[in-house]
Amino acid sequence: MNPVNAAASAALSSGCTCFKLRSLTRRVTQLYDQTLSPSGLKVTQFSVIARARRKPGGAGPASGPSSGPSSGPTVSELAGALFTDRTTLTRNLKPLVDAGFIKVSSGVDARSKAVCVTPAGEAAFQAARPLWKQAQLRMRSLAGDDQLTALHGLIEVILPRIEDANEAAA
Amino acid sequence: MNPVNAAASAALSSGCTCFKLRSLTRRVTQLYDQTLSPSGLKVTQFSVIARARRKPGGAGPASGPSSGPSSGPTVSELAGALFTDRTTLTRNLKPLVDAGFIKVSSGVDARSKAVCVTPAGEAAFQAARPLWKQAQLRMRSLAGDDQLTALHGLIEVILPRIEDANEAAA
DNA sequence: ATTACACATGTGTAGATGCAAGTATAAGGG
DNA sequence: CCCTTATACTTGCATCTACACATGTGTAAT
Repeated sequence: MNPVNAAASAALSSGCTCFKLRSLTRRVTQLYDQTLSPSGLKVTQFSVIARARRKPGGAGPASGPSSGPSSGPTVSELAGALFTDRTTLTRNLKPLVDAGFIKVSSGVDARSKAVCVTPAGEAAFQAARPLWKQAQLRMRSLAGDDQLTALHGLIEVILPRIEDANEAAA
Repeated sequence: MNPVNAAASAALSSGCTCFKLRSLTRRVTQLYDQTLSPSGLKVTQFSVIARARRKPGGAGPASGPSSGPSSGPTVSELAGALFTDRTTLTRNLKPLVDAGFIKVSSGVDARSKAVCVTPAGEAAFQAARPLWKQAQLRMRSLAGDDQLTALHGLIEVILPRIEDANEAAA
């Protein structure tokens, strides 16, 4: 085996990137879910509400019954912001709607639907937020300041490239 | 706000580590699954077979109830090696058993069971391996050599710490 | 032998994930 | 007005994930 092949083998022998990422993500998710458990929200649900909150509307005071509370993001917009498949978000919304934390109403366009956080959802989010911060701090103390920062940086760089690659393939 | 609090806020404002990790992992998993699709294996299944192929005892510490000479690892051993919940592995084995790629037989101890890769499973693995290498190379070219190496290094460091934390909590 | 505890695994329930296919609506061309 | 195409969302299917609980088994103390 020549040096070039040896180097390539060494690089690959470092293990499956996908497996390692999945392993770490499972454990980290466990950590967050366990910390969030008193709030009744899982980290996935927390992320959905957190993102849906950012678009206005939701729990706003009655500003006119004319067009209804149509100011949340659409399902597709929200899915894009969460880097999830549209159909996955549809499923993930169901337990939140059942719990009364999210309301899905018809948008201006009869095709699209607006995702709004209800007052109960906002309350659940506020209750979960300190727990989430606690999980963030726990994660930071376990990983170490520099390493966590480095991890965030790597994700910020790599994720868009995978996104672009998937777009190009589609 | 004093400088310390400002720094802490800035650190936290960088976003939810769990969310970012999950986002990246979803996309990377998609990349691997799509590349592996001609083989009929998903990356999770590929990982299960790849690990079960390594016959028991040899590499691992002699601590666990290492099963018989010719059989595979036990369900718990395999779950530990894969960083998955034991019950999750039970579910994940089912489609592989149904496909004839894995055989679960009784171990020496009537309690434990041995997970073995069948000849069909070995064939499927061999068919998938070049596709997996292709996905690895694609991943490396997208992330960049140095960044992928850095990512692997971070995971190697952080994952054990989360593991230890979970052990200590249990 | 009985009891008690530790160990190995499976099941019920519930959620997360995404591909293929289906339904409904909007927009544009004839 | 009808037809075609693009858009937005949902459903069927399969898999992945894990906590709480249940079952069966080995081992040691009484």
